[in-house]
Amino acid sequence: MEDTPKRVTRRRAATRARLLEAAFEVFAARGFGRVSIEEICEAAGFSRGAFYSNFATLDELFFALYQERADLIASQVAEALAQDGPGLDVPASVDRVTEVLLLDVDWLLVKSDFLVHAARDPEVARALLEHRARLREAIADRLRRARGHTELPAVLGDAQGAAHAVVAAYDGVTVQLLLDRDVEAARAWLGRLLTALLTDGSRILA
Amino acid sequence: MEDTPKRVTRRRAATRARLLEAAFEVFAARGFGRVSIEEICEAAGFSRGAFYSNFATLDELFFALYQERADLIASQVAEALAQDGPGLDVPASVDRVTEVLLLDVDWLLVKSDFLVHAARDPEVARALLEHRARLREAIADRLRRARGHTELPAVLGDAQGAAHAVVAAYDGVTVQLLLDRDVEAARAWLGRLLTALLTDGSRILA
DNA sequence: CCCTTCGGATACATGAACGTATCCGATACA
DNA sequence: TGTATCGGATACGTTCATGTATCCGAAGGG
Repeated sequence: MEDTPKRVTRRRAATRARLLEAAFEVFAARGFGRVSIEEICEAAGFSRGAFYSNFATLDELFFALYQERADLIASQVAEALAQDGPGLDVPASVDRVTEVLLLDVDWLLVKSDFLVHAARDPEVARALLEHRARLREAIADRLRRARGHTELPAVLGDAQGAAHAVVAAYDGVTVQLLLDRDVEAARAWLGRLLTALLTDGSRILA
Repeated sequence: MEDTPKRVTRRRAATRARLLEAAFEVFAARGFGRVSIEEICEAAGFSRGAFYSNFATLDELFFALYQERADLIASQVAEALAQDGPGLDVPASVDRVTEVLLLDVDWLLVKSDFLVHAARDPEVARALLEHRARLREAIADRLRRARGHTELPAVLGDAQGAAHAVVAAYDGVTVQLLLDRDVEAARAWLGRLLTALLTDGSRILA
């Protein structure tokens, strides 16, 4: 079905990368809905021919862009979680993860665009859901690893449930951050929310 | 600066309303970014002339639409919160509010579009922030009224802080709902999150 | 060193959306 | 009932993005 002509791959990979990078900037600045193909090509220093040689449609580029960055973030989170021992030091872990997740407002902007895009395209939604599931699983693993050292509130159920709550808190804080652009406040809030969720309210921060 | 010719107001109000209603449906179905003015007019059964007679731009219509619906929701939430006595019955309150907030997926879709729109337009962002502040204040009032009957976890600070957390939880659950479209699951999750946040984890659901 | 193949540029045709300017019917008021 | 004004429809010109078809230069193989 698909012929894979794998010659001359160097130049091609470079322009593809430049296109993706330029697309990220343009999407972040103007929003997916308002961006034209030409605009991206211009920002990347290419003509539209280059675009159509690498992508069939703007949606396809957007999808590729999201996957690239999302995988990057996911691995960074996993790394941040793996960084301390079996005992879960909640404040420290939260700080490190928060640092990764709320580092780049531009990424949050693009991610939100991708969300509303996915909300109307089942295929895209599936991909996003899978990605979120992977992230939740990483968090749940970490929480499970901490069992016995730290106990979770019962309301959330198992580690899987707690991970779900963590992601929800992250998403919730993101919304406010997109509006007020106050990264520090968002970090603080996410920290407070996560400690409230992951620890026994009566026991922490006496 | 502005002349306000207030004659013949009946027909005008009706077409404006029909335009807004049609816009809501079209926005929900296709997303703000993909919608043309003509599309809305078609759905409303009007020509573009009618649109330009009532709104200067699509952004203006979107803004009006959001305000209309958001005010409606806000009053419904306030009503749901006022419904029980001074003692805060967390599960019952949460159920009622949840019912209102997670009733209409279409509204959540439109709201998300508006969010990413606002995230890039400071003017719009201000309006949205004010609206969120009003909603938070209503919740905080309710929580304060319950002081002495139910105590809040200390991590979140005062009632204002707790209200902030409630909104964050709502936003977080919304994101997942937009992807999996499972309203019941979302309601259940929001309930669990809110009870986890608003009550002492060790004390509830023994 | 040629020459085949590939990648990106250029040129072109098409269609869609926009905003305006003008027209006609309807409505409110005398 | 007449009439002035208002609201929405129609018609028009223009801009802009898209996708394709073709061309040229450059990289890589023999």
